[in-house]
Amino acid sequence: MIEDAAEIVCGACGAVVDRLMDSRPNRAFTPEQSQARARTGPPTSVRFHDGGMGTMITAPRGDLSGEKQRELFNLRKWQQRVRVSDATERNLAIALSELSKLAGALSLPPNILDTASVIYRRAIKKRMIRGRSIANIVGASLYLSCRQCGVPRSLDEIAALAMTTKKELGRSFRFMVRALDIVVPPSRNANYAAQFSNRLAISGKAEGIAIRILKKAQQMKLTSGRGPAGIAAASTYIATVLTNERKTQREIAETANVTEVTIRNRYRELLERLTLVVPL
DNA sequence: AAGACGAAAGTGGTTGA
DNA sequence: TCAACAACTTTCGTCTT
Repeated sequence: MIEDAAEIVCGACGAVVDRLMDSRPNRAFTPEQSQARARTGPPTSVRFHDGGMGTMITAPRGDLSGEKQRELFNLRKWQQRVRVSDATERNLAIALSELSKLAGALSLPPNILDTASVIYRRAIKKRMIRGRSIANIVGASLYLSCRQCGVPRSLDEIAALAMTTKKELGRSFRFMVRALDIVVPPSRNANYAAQFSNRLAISGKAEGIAIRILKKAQQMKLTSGRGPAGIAAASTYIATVLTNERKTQREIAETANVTEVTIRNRYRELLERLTLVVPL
């Protein structure tokens, strides 16, 4: 674990594990406490290029001596230079705000956003942005973050909102994995199954069965090399059949963003290799 | 008539010489 | 740079409910 400002970051994968600083406002019950506990501004965060420190030195007003005024003027000038005039800083500021827009649009929780922010910072530090567009690096950071945290989001979904293509996003993603040598866990397809079950409004029982099927499939090495969505969709389909909550292949195919044929192929493989002991 | 099934050809991307 | 390759899609005809 490495402590990075206000977040605890996993050194191996870059995931933001926890925050050191409390994000709740300090409570104060008496005037004395309010003096002692006062804190100006929100806690710091990797999400902002300056750590969330909004400090600005304002323009000097007229009631100061000439000397003081000049001094303040210089301070202000330097702070602005340090703050955003540096090209890298400006890039970071723009990118991080893009990142949080994206994460919002995909309704991803804050820890995903934080992890992605950390990844993005590492990318910048390694000067990896040459040629590549901000949209791609931002998207790839977010995708990486999702993978690490086991949140099922596809390249397609992110590419659509990040104003880029699946192809380019995928390329940036692979590039970043290599350059930052991040360990990316394989997609947890159980999470996909859970997501599909939610979207299809399927019972918890069926969802459980789907996940059990997936586990079995994984043990039997039926999952390697296959798209996680397809297998999860097939398992979900089997589960709905077993529990008499049958959904059409078309319905499942649509929510899973794969075709019926792919579902059928996975489904067939699963039936062939899995002796389904059906505990109803 | 709608859904399930599967064969065959096509697509876009990776890999390795 | 090119060909082989794997995963997946598209399309379409046939069977099942």
